[in-house]
Order: sequence, then structure tokens, then C-alpha cells
Amino acid sequence: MSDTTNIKALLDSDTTLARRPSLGEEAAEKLREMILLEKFPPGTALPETELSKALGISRTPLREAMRLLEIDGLVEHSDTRRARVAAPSLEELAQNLMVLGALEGLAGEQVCLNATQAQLDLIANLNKRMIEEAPSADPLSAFRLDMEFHRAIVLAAANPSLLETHRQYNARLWRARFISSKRRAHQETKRVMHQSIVDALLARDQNAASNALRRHLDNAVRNIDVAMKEQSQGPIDNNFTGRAVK
Amino acid sequence: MSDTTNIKALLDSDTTLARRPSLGEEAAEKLREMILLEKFPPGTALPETELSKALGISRTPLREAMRLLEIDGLVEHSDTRRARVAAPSLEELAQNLMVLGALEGLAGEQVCLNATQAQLDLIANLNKRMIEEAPSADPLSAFRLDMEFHRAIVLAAANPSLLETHRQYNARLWRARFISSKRRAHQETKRVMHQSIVDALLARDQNAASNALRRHLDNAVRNIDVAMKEQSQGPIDNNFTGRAVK
DNA sequence: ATACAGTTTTTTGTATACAGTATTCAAGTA
DNA sequence: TACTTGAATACTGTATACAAAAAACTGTAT
Repeated sequence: MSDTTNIKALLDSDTTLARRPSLGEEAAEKLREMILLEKFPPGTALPETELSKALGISRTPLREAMRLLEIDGLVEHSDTRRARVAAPSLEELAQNLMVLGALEGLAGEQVCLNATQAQLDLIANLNKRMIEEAPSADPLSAFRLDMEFHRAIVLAAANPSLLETHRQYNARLWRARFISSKRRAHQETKRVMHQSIVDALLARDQNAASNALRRHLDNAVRNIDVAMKEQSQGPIDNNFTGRAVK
Repeated sequence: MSDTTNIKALLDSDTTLARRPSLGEEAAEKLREMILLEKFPPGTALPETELSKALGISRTPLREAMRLLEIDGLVEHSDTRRARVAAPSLEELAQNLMVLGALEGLAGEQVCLNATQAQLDLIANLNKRMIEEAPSADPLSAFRLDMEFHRAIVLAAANPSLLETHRQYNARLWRARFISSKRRAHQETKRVMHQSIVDALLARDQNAASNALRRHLDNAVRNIDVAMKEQSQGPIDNNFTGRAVK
């Protein structure tokens, strides 16, 4: 074996050579952020020419970005193929949450069966961090940590397809859940439920884990209902039908 | 109200005006068929220029088709972005079946809760037809009927996102399950399991329905394992790495 | 004012050209 | 033979042009 073979092996293995993202992927990332943070509120029209100019790219990669966002349920197309920011009804959100519950329930079962102790510890640690940082953290960071907790569970299930589908449902539910997460009243119930999830996982009790995760999301349906009604009566009137704000 | 208003209202409502599909959607449909029926065996390279010429379209809509097929898990891209027919390992198939099981389990629960009696009858009827036609039908029609049965259950769950995600997982599992379905030995177990699914749904017993559906798919993992090993030892040597057959 | 028809403007679908990468192949070297 | 190198080839990413479809707008008649 020559010593250059070693070099090649090293280059292949160690660096996670993330091939540079395409313009479409980059655009999707920027747009995703803007949609989630409501720079583009639900219902906003997303004309290709205007957006591509704004992002300094041509329509070809922009269209790729739109398709990526459509996969995540953040963009939808009218019957005449005009793209807009998705504006799911409460019913649709509830339906998506139900699927998310089934996915996380499965993940919980698999974690009980297959996860290493290190992975369990990591999940438990995230929960601990959430409790500690809860009083001081701003709503966005707190919510991101919450999402990371759920993602860690699915990650430990060691099922790439499940992880990807979970990511998609998370994306399309992100906004509604973020709004809901800001309600003080929900914080304490959330804490209790997270604890029961962690307890079930550490005990490797499949049924308890699955049930705790699904109940947690059943609860989310109710919270979102309340939170959204509350917000729509609030002082700031969101633009639900207009065009992209420049 | 003028009488022309009536005409407009009628045109809007009654025809399910399926907007004409784009070239990309049409191409995806053709390619999907060819992949599922193994005209393009797993691993086959799918270069854009060659395929677009073969289909008589330009690369732009062809690329859209590839993305559609990637969503369904029928096409995957190498690390250097070259497309090929997906060639899932047995492990990946098992992982996908697990997710499918969770999705159908959820569907079963929802059917018990929400489906109309008419929808339940439709499902029971499909099962009846399967039993009746089983002896005479060719493997492909029999399998299509089987898939229709499962789809009818998810349809009756009245959750569009669930239906779409279920469709995607079905697509990526289609080939393996079709191969498995041809084994005589599996026919009888399948019949029994289908019956227990129908019984649970008719009784609107959520837990029984969910469990029957999930067990059915757990069983599929084992069957696919056996069937694939059997086939790979068979007389016809499939092309697993070559280029598109012309 | 409302509804309608015809026209203009906007927007999307598709083809094509070209640049940048990846792959293949052939010749040369140890 | 096995390995490297460099040129030739094939393939993908992106920009752009043009056609077809949809939406917005205009003036007119009711």
C-alpha cells in the first residue's frame, strides 16, 4: 500500500465534505427564515421574477427553492400555479400535528429499543438545559431548544426517513407552535410533559414513551387554537393576503 | 341574478377542473411507471440530457420530473448530484416500512373515530373483492388491489397530509412489496391479516385497528427479506448498476 | 354602481446556450 | 501490472429568451 493511499483515505473520511449548496438551496434557506419569522406572512404572494431579482439570482434556481419550500409545506401553489406562503387553517394544523404525533410516537418506541445510553443522556440533558434556561431565555431561543429536544429523540431513533419526514412536519408547524409556545400558561404543562417523556425514555418503556409523546402533541392542538385566536385579536393586524413586503 | 351567473357557477363547481399537467409532471408519471415496473432497475443512472431527448422535452421540465420522483423516494442523487434510480437496502426498506406502519396505524385510529359507515363498507368491499379475485387475478392486478385497500383506509381517515405522506412511502416501497406479494406462501397470512384489519375497523376498535395495521407491516419486513434473497438467486440477473436501457 | 368584452401587463412554462465540474480514457512512468 | 497525469468527454447548474396563460385594467352598456 502506497502512502498516498493513506492521504486519500484521510481526505475521504474525516472532512464531512458538504458539497457547496446550489443557489436554489441557499435561496430556500433565506426564504425559509423569512417565512418562519413572518417577514412574509401567510398568504403572501411570491412571484418568481420579483423574488429572483431581490435575491440576485435567475428564475431557474429560484424555482428550485420554491419546490424545496413546498416539500416542507411552507409554500403552496394556487390552482393556477401561483406560489404563496402557506396559510394552513387550524384544521390543517391539527391534522399535521396528528401525523407529527404518530411520527414522534414511533421514534419514542425505537429510542427505547435501540438508543445508546449516551443518546438518552443527551436527550435528558437537553431537557435539563431547557428547565434551567427557561426563566432567562428569550422566546425564540427557548423555542429552538424545545425543537432541538424533539429532534434529538427522532435522531436517536436511527431512522433517516423518519428523521426527514419529521423535519418536514416540524417545518410546516413551526410558526403555529412558536406562537403557542409564547403563552405563559402553557409553559408549566409543557415542563411536566417533557419530564414524563424523558422518564419513559430513560426507563426504556415503549408504551409510556409513545403515549407521552403523542399526548404532548394532542395538547399542542388545543394550545394553538387558543393562542391563534388570542393573537388575531391582538393590536398588530397581520397582512394575510397581500404581496411580499419589500 | 343574471342567467349567465348560473353558467359560471356550474362550470366552477361540477367539473373537477384538473389543470393540464406540466411536461415535468407528465414525464414524472412515465418515469415512475418505468421505475416501478423495473424498466429502469435500481441503481440505473439517469442522465438529464439523454432522458430529456428520449422523452422529447428539454432539460428544464425533466429536472422538475426528477425532483418529483425524488420526493417519492424513487430517484436519488449521488454526492456529485448525478441522479439514479433509488436502490434502498433491506435496512432502509425496513425503516420505511416502520414509518408506513405508524402512518397506517394512525389512519386506522382515525377511521374508527371519524369514518362514515359508507366508507367502512367501501373498505370491507375491497377486501371482499380481493378474496374473490385472488385465485384468478394476475400478480400485478392483485397487488394493485391490495394497495388500493390500504389507500382506502388512509383516505377514510380524512387527513390530506397523512394521505400524501402515505402515498410517498407507498411509492418508495412499491417494488419491494410487489416482489414480496408474488410469493405463494405469504398469500394466506395476508388474507388473515386483512380480515382482522377489516373486523377491527367495522367494530371501530381503535387499538385493534392500529395494532392490526402495524403488525401487518411488521410482517412485510420479514417477507421482503425472504423474497429478495430468493429473487437475487433466481435465473434472471438484474442490472443493478448499469445505465438506462434504451 | 355592476357586469361584460377586449386589451395590456404580469406571470409562469419551456427551450436553449454556456460555464463550471465530474468522469472517462489513453498514454506515460515506476 | 498498478499508479499517475492530462486531455477529451459528459454532465449538471445557471442565465436568458420567448411563448402561453392568467390577472389587471380599460372603457362601454345596462
